[in-house]
Amino acid sequence: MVDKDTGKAAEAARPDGAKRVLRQPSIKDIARLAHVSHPTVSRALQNSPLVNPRTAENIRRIADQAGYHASAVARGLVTRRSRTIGLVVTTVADPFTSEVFSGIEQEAHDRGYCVFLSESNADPERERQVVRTFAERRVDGIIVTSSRVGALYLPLLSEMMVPIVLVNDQHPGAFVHSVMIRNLEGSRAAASHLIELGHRRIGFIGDQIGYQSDAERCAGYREALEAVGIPFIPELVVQGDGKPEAAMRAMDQLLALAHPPTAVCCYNDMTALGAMRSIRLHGRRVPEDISVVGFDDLFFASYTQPPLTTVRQPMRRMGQMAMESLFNLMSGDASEIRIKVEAELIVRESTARVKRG
Amino acid sequence: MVDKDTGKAAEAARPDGAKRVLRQPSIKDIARLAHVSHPTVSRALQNSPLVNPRTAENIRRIADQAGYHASAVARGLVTRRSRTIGLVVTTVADPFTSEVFSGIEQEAHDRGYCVFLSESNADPERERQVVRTFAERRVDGIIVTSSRVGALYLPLLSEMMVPIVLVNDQHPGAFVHSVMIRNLEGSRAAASHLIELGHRRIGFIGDQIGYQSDAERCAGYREALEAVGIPFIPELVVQGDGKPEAAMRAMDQLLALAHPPTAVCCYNDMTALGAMRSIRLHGRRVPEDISVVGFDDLFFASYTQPPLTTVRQPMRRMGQMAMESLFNLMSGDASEIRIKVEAELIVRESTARVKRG
DNA sequence: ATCAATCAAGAAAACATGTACGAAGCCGGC
DNA sequence: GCCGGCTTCGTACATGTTTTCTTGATTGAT
Repeated sequence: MVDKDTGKAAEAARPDGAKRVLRQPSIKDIARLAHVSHPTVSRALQNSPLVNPRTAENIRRIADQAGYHASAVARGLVTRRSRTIGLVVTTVADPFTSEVFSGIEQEAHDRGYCVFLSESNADPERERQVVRTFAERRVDGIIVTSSRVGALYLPLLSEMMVPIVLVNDQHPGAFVHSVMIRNLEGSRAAASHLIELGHRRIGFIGDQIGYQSDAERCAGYREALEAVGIPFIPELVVQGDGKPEAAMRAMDQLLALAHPPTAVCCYNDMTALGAMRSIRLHGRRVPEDISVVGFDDLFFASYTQPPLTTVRQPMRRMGQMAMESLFNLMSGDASEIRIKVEAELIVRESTARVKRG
Repeated sequence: MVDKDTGKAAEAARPDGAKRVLRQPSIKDIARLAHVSHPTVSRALQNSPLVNPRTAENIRRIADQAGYHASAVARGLVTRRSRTIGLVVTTVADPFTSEVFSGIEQEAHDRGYCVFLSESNADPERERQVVRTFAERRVDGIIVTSSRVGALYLPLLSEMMVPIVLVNDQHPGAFVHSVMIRNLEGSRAAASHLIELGHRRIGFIGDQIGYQSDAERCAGYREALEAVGIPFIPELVVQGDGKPEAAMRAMDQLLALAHPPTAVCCYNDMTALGAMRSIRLHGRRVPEDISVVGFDDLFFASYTQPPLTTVRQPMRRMGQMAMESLFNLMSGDASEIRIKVEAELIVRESTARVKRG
């Protein structure tokens, strides 16, 4: 009788019949193999005290040996939690987002969460699609970096009933939960640094117009100038798009001026990369002829020639903070989260005293 | 009577009672609202011809207005497909993986798939964990980049019964499905380029020992030397770890030799970044004193000073190919996939004729 | 020896969806 | 008028878990 039972059970768990040739073992298969009911298997696998230690151990052994992995999708259906979060970024090609992701993923993994990553490519329509698929997949929470359509998330929030936190939101701060870098202070520190080095004619290469962080960083630059009475000259601020290519053209513009700047504040390090290349292509040197300062402190900032003076964002840490905040929100904490993180000026060798006073 | 019905249905869909305060509407809620059964709603939403166009339209309108999103988790339970794939990378901090991911995600998104991204940090134990959680979440397929534990996936493959494709696998090619760059040919082209420029004493800065692509790239370098009768000198090959920091130390080593090389082949662009910095720190110039060539052609390669000569990997494309291959496998195609993609030498300005020939 | 109490495990329901099957209703043909 | 077929929809079941409720068995106390 025992032989017959085990025989039947084994066949049921790994049926060799033509009917259902491939299927991962289910909890019922394990139950049959262990001669118990499937709720008992469930309890045994989550170390419930409601099951005899000996049978529990036996069940665990059998499950392990059968290569059983409890289905998170079935579990999610009943528990109403997927232990999954969604992250939407404009593009992961920018090292900034990579770093933020890395912080998020580490924190999520440590707590047994998995993260969906999707790119929006700065296309609002696609961003909408992505969030919709996240909604269908019943993610427990959402993090969005550098979104331009922050406003989109207000109605979605109530409709999906899922917490959302924004990192460096580009939408004029209507949204509730966010972790943001202190753009203004950081940028002001960068410009002040240039001023201390004797520069009076300082350019600014921004991001596309309308972005929140572009506006704030430009405001910081402007505040620094005004603090020491240097007039703000509109033609010294030009637009890029946060990438080196456009930054080159922007810098070309500045260099074509009758009186080009002796220093430039760049929206970010990618922009600085393009600016420095443009400067060299025009036969000028960094920092001897023109000083350059970036923003972000990406990994390559120490390895450019010359190494880049920049404003550091603790990107990994910001990702972690966003994830921690999301965990708080997911566990029912209703308080508003608006974290502002300090930016730190890192002086390297792309900035120097202005040439002739 | 009609009033009563709609009243009841509305209350059921958005219950204001204290009992179940927050819950996304289910298909049954929509069914009640539309005065049909829930299978009819299901059919209407997937445009089944089995439902009257007028009722279908009505159902879609009601569902839309109720903010209904069909639960992918419940659907996944019955269809046995999650429309989800898992990607495990060592780290997303390396721009190489970012680009590969981008290609994968685009392709996946276009077909309605979502992708889980997890970092292994080159820790085999963590890689195991990640794959285990992917198994629990019932992903339809898995892609792994630069895995060092390729062998791990053979038993897992049969256990999970899910297709797996490896990108640039670091394990001596035991695994079935893969897309790989032609390391040997690419590296040989790089070294040959240096030889054509008159270099005879050429160094090689590799990755950690034991990596497949390190071995292959080193072999390519060696083949190029031997093809023209240049003796292979062991002390000219040193180890890095694929990152700039270690590459600096490796380059320091080469520069400390009695006869330092006049050119170096680097395992990848990140390594080249460190090598170039080391060279400058030693008061030498690139390429006047020492030529440098990288591998990958990351975004910053055009923006280093001087712009980096390197071997291009079509990273985005490789990601797309991996995803396409995975789709083929998931749709039941059993044929073995072993794609080798061509590497292309990109000559920029970090390489020049040797000084005194 | 009987009863309450404790422990272990099973039965059933619930989660939200897809699908096979069958049953109305309606039409045309005989 | 009855039958067969088509359209349209509802009923019933399946998917793999967790959880609540219940039951059976064992123990200890009186």
